[in-house]
Amino acid sequence: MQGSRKTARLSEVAKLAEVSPGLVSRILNEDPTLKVRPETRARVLDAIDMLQYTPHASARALRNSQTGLLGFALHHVNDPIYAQFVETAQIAAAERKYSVVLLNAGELVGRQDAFRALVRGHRVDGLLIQSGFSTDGNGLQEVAGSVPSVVFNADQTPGLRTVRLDDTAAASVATRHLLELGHTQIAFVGAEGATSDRRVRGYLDALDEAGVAPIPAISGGWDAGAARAGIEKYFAAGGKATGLVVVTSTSALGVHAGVISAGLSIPGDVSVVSIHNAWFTEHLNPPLTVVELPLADIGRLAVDLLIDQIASPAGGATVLEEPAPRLLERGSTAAPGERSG
Amino acid sequence: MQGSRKTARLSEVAKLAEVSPGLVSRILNEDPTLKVRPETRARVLDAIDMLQYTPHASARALRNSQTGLLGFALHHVNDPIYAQFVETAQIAAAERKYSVVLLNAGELVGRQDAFRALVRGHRVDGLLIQSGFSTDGNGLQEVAGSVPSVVFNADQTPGLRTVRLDDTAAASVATRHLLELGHTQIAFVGAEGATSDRRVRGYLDALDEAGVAPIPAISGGWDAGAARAGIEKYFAAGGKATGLVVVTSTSALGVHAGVISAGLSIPGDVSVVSIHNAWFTEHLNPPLTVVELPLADIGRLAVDLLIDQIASPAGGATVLEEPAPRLLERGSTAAPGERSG
DNA sequence: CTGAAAGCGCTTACAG
DNA sequence: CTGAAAGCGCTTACAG
Repeated sequence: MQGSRKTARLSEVAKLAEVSPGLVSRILNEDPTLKVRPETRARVLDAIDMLQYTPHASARALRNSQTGLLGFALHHVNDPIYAQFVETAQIAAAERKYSVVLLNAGELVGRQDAFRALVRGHRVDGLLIQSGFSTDGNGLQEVAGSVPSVVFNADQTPGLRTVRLDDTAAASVATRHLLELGHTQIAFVGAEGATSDRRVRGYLDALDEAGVAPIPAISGGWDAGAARAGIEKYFAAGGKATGLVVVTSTSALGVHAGVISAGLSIPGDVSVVSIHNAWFTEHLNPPLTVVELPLADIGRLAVDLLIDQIASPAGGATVLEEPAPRLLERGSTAAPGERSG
Repeated sequence: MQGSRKTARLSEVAKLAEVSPGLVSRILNEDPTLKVRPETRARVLDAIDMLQYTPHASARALRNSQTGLLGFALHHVNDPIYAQFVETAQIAAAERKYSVVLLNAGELVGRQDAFRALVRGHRVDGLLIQSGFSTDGNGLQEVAGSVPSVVFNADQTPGLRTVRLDDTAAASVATRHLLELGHTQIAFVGAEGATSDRRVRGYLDALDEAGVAPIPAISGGWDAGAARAGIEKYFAAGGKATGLVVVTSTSALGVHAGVISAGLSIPGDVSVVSIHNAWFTEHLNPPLTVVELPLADIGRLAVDLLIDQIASPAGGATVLEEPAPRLLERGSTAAPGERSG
């Protein structure tokens, strides 16, 4: 709006301050070996201020071979659970002076050319890759191996830097809650991929510890619609579970709906507990009992680890165990004795 | 993994193909004025393939003063409604060879330095700014004025390129639905900002047309918690509405919970209809009647308009009226006669 | 039909 | 304590 005044270049700052461009650059970058007369420095700072000078990002990127860009490769931008993770990670990145580029995990792993343009074209300094779903596999290894990366939700893998939540412990907490209420017919409502597998393990561990036999898992999926269909089929086929541990709260909303549409009540006939607290869980009817995991913390942690990777790449696996999974007991779980049906 | 082989440069491709770097560049960029011998072109293409050459993004960006980056300034990355918008917009951008940088609208409009680094530093080619909330105002104008921008959800504003959905029509459809069911005590559950204001207008239009008097609006907010608190307060104070038009479905989930916790039933005592279809609405108990707006279409449209802005900036306002708002009638609305309380 | 050269805006050894 | 110069990897008039 201010006329057609273009943005200032470094050389114009130098001219205005009557110094060389190199000196301005060194002052801007706080070169520790530099000793300037305070008077000169003040003149340069004034000139920067006067011209509203801001370094040209592409020029810097070319010169430093660093873009200041972190790629986030997600399966769905709109996953209600990971939204919290993404938002925190974005903020953490901004604090560290990085910007975040939104990428499609599917496209990245599937399409050779998209991957090439991104990695070989030096578009980003590093990649935060969301894993743990069925659609992973093949490409992931290659992508993560050719640029500094952190793989979120993957099992420990040689050569990859992974980070994840304590899924096994979370599922155990959920399962123990149902056991303590007196349930003995407890089914796991699962999905595909490593993350679900880890949660199954936690469910089995807790049952084993209590000496209660597992019953066949119900196959759900990572979204409400798939989980609902799975549950409706299960009860239509005469399923006898009184307690359900659901792999994630998005699916639990579908389970919730499916139990009700099967003519059963929550928690009267069936108790439902799921993993992850999210904005909607407390507003359901009845409100959903969940096990909360530190999604915000791990968003920040993943970004920190990624920035470390950029400085010096290394393998390794981190499991965020603190704060521990926390049960938020709400209306969707109760003793099986209260069953009204 | 493939040893320490660095990515190839243009000059290496040229050397391998025994031509000049300029020629390789012209072939890569499909220079229309260029006539090469097919044989030479084939040699160059082979060399590109052999070296897996990909242009260096920063070098191109510096040379062309175009980053290929679009900034998306959102209020909340995790808004369940706009997630759909963001996902489609990201895909549309990728199809047009642009990448998307995730930005915080609050930070952008609030913090002077963040804005400067971004715009004056030539970090992005253009900005898609989410507006329509109470926290807008001041900074927005300045930001949108200094870089090619599209402002989503804003009212028509001189000098800004705006795009939005037909909020007024959507609210009218929702309100007419309740009128047709026979409701006469219909309240709007609103929030702050221009988007809510437009929906209020649609609600008032529909009532006016039917000759039904509006009743005082209920102040809710853009999230479930705030809306729930507003509703609980309303009914605790003896509110008499039998029909509620809720500004957005995220809030409607809170309204849903609030009506129930006030001891009323849906739709027996109170009918609830809201704006926007989202993943969770059909799984509520009872499922939520909503008016669907083309969120995916407008994500794509906004990106198209933004890319147009980059080519040649211009003001203007676009309202996406097609496909028209569509009522999805579900269990949360019924005739007031069915009231059981 | 193809090449040589300048330059996008920075940074950083190297001089002095 | 400060400056001159080269170079990051491209693209594009300008020659020939």
